[in-house]
Amino acid sequence: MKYNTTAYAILGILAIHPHQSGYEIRRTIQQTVGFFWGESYGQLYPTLRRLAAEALITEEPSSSTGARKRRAWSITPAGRCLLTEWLAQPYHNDPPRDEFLMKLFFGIEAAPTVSVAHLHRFEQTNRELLATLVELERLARAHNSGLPGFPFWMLTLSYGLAQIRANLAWSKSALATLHAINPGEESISHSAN
Amino acid sequence: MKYNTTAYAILGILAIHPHQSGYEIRRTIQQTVGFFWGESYGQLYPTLRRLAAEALITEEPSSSTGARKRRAWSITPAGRCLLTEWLAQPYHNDPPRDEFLMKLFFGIEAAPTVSVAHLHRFEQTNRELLATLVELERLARAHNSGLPGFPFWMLTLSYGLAQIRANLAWSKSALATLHAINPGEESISHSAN
DNA sequence: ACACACATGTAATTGGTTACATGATTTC
DNA sequence: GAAATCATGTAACCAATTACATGTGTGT
Repeated sequence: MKYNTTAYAILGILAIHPHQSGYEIRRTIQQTVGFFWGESYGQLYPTLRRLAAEALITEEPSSSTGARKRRAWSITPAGRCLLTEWLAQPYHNDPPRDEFLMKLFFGIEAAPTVSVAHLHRFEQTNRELLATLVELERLARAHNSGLPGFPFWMLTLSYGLAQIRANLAWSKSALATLHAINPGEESISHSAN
Repeated sequence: MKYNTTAYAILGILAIHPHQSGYEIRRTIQQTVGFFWGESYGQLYPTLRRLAAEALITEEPSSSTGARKRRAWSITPAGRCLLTEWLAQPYHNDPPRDEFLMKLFFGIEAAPTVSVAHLHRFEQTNRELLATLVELERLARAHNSGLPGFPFWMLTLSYGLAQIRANLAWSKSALATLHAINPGEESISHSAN
């Protein structure tokens, strides 16, 4: 059997926090690893079914009934075993495709304001993400600092923070460079982006 | 008509360096924007055909004949116009899925050496990439510094260098953290990864 | 003659998003 | 009883990779 990464994401999330519904799993993913991982329902629910069919997760008994009732899941020993196995395999990231950098690379083919607008949006996005991660760190320290996984969570968080700070420092200098190339355009729209 | 990003990548590459074959376009992409963009033949050749059918690129006449002869392409005015239009649109990056960070996040579920091994590989990959980008910068400064797109190319390059340096600084401290949590395991295999 | 780099292309598969359809529960 | 949020699921679509099949030109 071969599983996609979504399967392991589900197993991992249920390993550190069991008894969650598909909806909750997705929200947990967004709130904890959302800055480097995303899942859609279209991927999540079918994978959940498959994991259940292979007894890697089990459905918890529920009081309510009905077609669209909440269904809570937990990881089984077999699921935990598979997760551990997967973790030990070398990671594999597919080659990045960064449209922002692509548009910047071809910047000379566009009007001078275009690249500046992209950079402003990049800067803004990173500022917002920085605030999110700082808040996430505060919450994690307050509520999860005793849990065994905590040091690893902090590692990914500090990675995110380091990236964002590098991004912000770079975008500042990049904007300065563009301004030097094309002076006197400072009052141009942020609204284009 | 809607085009995928591959189409714009091709248009952009042909805009700055015309008269290239599919094979050459791919190699150019690898050598210039390879650290943030990749293209496979399975995507490249069909897109090339489509762009030609819509007169956004044209085939240059060729001396040789045969089933597998070299076919060189150049961008048309219509293609350049479309590229410029696309550049002005807000960029869109789909949510990242970083398996390395995912495995690190779930690190507590694995043997202590596992995360250390992942980090070593991460460090090694980044060291190699750093060397590649430093060399790329040297070559670009030597051969392309007079070209109009040069400042934009340097912008993406300095982005890449900033990322890599942040990665290396972070991975060093991350390894120190893991070592503090789990001392006395320093002689463990790199070979696991 | 052989190897290697150059070169074109397709078929099968996968991994994933988006949009849609629907229902349950809570809160005002 | 309306609105918001919680909740499950499917169908259509798409972008992209991988593996494969094949051929050409150059240098040793």
